[in-house]
Amino acid sequence: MHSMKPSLAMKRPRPPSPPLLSSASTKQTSSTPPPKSLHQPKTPPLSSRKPKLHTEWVPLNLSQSELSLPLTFPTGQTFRWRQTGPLQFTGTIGPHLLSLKHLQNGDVSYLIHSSPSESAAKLALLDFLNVGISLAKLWDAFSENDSRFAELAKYLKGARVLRQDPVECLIQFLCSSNNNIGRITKMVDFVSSLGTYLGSVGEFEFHEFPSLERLSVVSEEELRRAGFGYRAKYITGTVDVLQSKPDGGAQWLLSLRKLDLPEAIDALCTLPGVGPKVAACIALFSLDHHHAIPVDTHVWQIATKYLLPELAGARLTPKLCSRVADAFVSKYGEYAGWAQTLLFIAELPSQKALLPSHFWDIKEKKPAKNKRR
DNA sequence: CGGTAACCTGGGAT
DNA sequence: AATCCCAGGTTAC
Repeated sequence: MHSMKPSLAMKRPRPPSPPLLSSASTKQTSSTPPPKSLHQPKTPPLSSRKPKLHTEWVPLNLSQSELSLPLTFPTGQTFRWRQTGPLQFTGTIGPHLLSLKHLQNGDVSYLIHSSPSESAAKLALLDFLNVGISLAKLWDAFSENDSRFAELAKYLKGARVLRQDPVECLIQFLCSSNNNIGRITKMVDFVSSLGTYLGSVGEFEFHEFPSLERLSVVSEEELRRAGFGYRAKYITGTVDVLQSKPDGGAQWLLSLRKLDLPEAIDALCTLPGVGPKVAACIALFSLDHHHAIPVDTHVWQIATKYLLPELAGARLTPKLCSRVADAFVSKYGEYAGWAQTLLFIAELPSQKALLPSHFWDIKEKKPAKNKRR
């Protein structure tokens, strides 16, 4: 009674042709052209289709020291934005598709490519950028207690913490566990492609992040086939739990903004695939918990080098994890997560290469990674 | 309760 | 070329 060839069955609701993670594992039935479709006139309808939209750059009242796009978008807070120009990044905020770029003087301006409402887009953008928080003031305070921070801050101005949508943030970081940036980005891209198509900029297509309802139609097996590995069940499991919340999962997540950090973390950790680190990412990057500290291997390195030298050489266990977080909070205070963000970025190989050598040649620790049984 | 092995996958190092 | 190791961890013993 059941078809033995599921790949030939054609009853799919109509998944908007998700991009493939691995080129090898997926074969479309036959006649479908594999990857890119060059014959879809979706590239630049901006002027012809939407004459009402003012597709022009609008300055934001934000200097480079308040927002550096290269230090904010491609540094691991979000995997959804793409670089579409030398100093330009493009992504979506809710139903709005827009680009940000630095002007000659470093100031940031934005361009709305597609949006149901320009005024709503601007409000969403300001909210997303956390513009109410002065980075310069925070960093002055951090610098007073930490000369190394002060020095790094000179070179890495404008590394800002975004205020993302919690569902979007959660799903992204579910993909991040024990994974690398490149593959995380591909996974997030796959999930994103389930959302409404909003437009293309350069070579990239952009979709609104799919609702929980849309996400709930994806099976664990589909995700596995798409290359998610064991994270497939994290996604489906978490979506299921969220869907079971009385007021809806999105609302439930938003309500965590009103809780204290420990309670928010505990709540997040009830979701499958969410542990302390992912929970802290969600708390910091989407739930206004500015002193949440995502303790990953990088932060662990930082902490053992500069904050808790007595722990050098130890393994990163959950308990030590919270101890690291506490150390950051005692040192940097209420906005410790924002300090951690800068220190984390300074550890990224891409940024490290740009810093004067005296920052990182302090003493290359001998790996000593003998995890022999 | 605190400490360790699996867990998917792909790219880079050995 | 075959393995090993690792990547912004979490879960199950």
